Amino acid sequence: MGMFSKTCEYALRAVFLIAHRTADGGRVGIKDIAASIDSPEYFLAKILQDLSKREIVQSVKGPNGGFYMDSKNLSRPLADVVEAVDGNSIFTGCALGMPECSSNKPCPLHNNFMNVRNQLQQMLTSVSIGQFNEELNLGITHLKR
Amino acid sequence: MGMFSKTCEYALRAVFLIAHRTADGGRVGIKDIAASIDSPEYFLAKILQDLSKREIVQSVKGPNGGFYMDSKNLSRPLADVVEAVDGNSIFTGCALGMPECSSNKPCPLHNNFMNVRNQLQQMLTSVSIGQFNEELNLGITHLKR
DNA sequence: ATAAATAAAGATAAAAATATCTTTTATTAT
DNA sequence: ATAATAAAAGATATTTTTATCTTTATTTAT
Ligand code: FES
Ligand code: FES
Repeated sequence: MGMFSKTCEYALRAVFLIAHRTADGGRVGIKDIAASIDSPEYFLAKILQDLSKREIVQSVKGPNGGFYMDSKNLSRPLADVVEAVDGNSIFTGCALGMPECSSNKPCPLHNNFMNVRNQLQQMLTSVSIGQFNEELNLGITHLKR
Repeated sequence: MGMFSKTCEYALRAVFLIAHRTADGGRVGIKDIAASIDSPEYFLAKILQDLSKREIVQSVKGPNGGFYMDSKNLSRPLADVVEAVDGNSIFTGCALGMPECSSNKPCPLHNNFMNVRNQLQQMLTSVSIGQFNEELNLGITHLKR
């Protein structure tokens, strides 16, 4: 596995796709999303169900329904998606999995790790979900092989 | 979960502990290690079995046997442990889990993520397993709550 | 009102990660 | 040689993650 869980990877890709596809006010359905990001449809449905409850994305049922994001959603930091799915242990947890990370009782890697962990958090909080739309429009960046 | 798998977290803690405890040429047994780093004994045994095969740690059976590390082991970069356990996807994989990470067909997060990923790799390759012994000796750093 | 479309919810399954127990092999001390 | 010790290897179990299928509820269009 990489830095994030598979669930979180799909969530991030889906969120980028929805942001990209519904910036004009439209909706995008689960089948379409799954195909566009190469993810298992039913599994992704569960993930989006959850993101919808957590108000990271929005949805409407019925004909012409689907998922979308309003401008408030688009301006959220990407860190919100990661935290919603994987929790905050990646931002606050000990590198060696000790019950908590604190400089009171640091593990050997504490100082070195804090740098990396903080840079990850800084990066994810400083970018918004929506800011990648333009490059997606231009075909510079991609969400599937 | 944090940045590494649970297996990897235990591996890292165990490796630090073995390095610390056997710098004088002794051995340390699995029960002792497990107790010292707060890990499930049998599970850790499997992990160390594997690290032993991969020559990250060394071991001898029988009375006064146990695990240890020679000076060559001690000078290995910590990245070797992570890679042995979790593979190299954390160093080379796409943030969004696309089949490969490449600047030819980058995902939206590629540039931002590369920074973080490279800093993690840089950090883990620039520190050696053994270099944390002194602080462990001094009781400045810890391997269990 | 009715039918069609679509996400939500619920139930189940498969795979992978984590954990435990038992048996075997190698080493050491006597 | 024998017995004791400790890791290696093998087998099994549990939990979590990932994945799929079915049913229900909501919305829209007719
Ligand atoms: S205590 Fe381990 S990273 Fe802070
Ligand atoms: S392609 Fe996604 S991080 Fe490089």
